[in-house]
Amino acid sequence: MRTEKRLEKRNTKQMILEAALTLFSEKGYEAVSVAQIAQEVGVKAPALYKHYKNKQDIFDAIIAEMGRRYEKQAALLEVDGSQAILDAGKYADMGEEQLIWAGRSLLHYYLTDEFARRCRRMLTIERYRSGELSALFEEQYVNGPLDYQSVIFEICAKNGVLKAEDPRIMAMHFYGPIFLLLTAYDGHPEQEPQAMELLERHIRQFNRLYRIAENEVL
Amino acid sequence: MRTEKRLEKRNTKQMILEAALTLFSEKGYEAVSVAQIAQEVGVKAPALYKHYKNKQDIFDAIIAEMGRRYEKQAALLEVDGSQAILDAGKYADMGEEQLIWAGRSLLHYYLTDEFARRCRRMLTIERYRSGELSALFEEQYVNGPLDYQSVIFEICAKNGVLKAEDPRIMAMHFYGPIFLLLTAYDGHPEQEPQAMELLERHIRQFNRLYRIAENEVL
DNA sequence: GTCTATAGACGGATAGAC
DNA sequence: GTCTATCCGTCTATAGAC
Repeated sequence: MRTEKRLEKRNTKQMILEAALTLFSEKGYEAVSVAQIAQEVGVKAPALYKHYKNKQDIFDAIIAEMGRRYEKQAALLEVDGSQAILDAGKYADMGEEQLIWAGRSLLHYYLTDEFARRCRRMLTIERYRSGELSALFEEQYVNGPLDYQSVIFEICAKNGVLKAEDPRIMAMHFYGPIFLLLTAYDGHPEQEPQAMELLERHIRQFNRLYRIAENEVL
Repeated sequence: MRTEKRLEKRNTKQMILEAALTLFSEKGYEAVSVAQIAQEVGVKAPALYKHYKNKQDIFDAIIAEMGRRYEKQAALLEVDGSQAILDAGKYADMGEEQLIWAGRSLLHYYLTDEFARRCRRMLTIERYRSGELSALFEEQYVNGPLDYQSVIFEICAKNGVLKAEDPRIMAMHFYGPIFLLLTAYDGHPEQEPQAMELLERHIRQFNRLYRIAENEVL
């Protein structure tokens, strides 16, 4: 009985959060009224105040939830993805297909995971409204990915798998087009196949440019 | 006297437009009240309604002005930039320095021209609110640049100046990092030198990757 | 063209019954 | 926990004096 209560509470609270995120990501925080959020959930506006202190509190809860999910996702990537490759010392084996796989899962995650997609849109819209949000946006969608990929590419360059070019710029060459695709196809989820095709062409070309040719090997 | 009247009228009208753009680009359309706009101009709110039908009308006027300035800028670029190179048949001479110049002026324009910068921010914020705005954003900041650069790179490839890779992907490799820099340094105009340095490193590396080495020439 | 005054609508948030 | 009723502030926009 105590468990039931807790679950129901969390469900309503969670429904409010998700409805708010959906609306915020489409219209922006200011353009959404608490009455609209309530309507999506199927309750009246005053009911929301039993779950959240005020409108801003809902927004803050979204940001907090975003942080939690991001950490989960990062943990997953480190287990299944490059961290595993790292631990196994398999950099030399990181071929074109792995690169494509990495880019594909990144793009797919942000284009199809509804929570992630809406968070990205909401942050894109709201980031100029506070220094904190601005920093969060940059960390999540610009510097975070660039820092991470720089490390990977630096190792690849040292191991002679990729050309010994500036790893930071390599990361920009790899992630810049992905970020551009994300921005372009964000509003057109039905065109994901086209985005994926461009992504694959991008990565194959990136690979041709940076991969050390066989006759170039020391 | 008739001229004076016209000029004053235009100045006030223009001041309203610029104040509104500044506020919209920082807080978003919904978060800005007509009273705030009026205060920036130094008048009371009702005065605005002698110049614009309503709040939305101010927004529309900004979009229209944006279109006008964009056409001017495009015309300038076609005269000074690649169109000239095109007409003169000088593709083969388009060296690294010209590439850097092109990227630099693009980034500098969007980071320092206050009107352009604010328009870009405003469209970034407001683009999800209507299909029209969404299309405008994509045309201006994604597909427009990509289409243009694809043409340039296709010609460079055909003339044997650059490698015969997919020109659309080349454009993504060239513009993607620039778009990323624009996004990252947009909120930090004081860090423009750092952005410019990254831009230059990006373009030099792009050039090393795509330029056909002398021993590779047919 | 700008002002004051104000209409009219709406938004966030609270009180208190159930 | 959700409801109805309501307070209070703010917003867009208009009317009418100057």
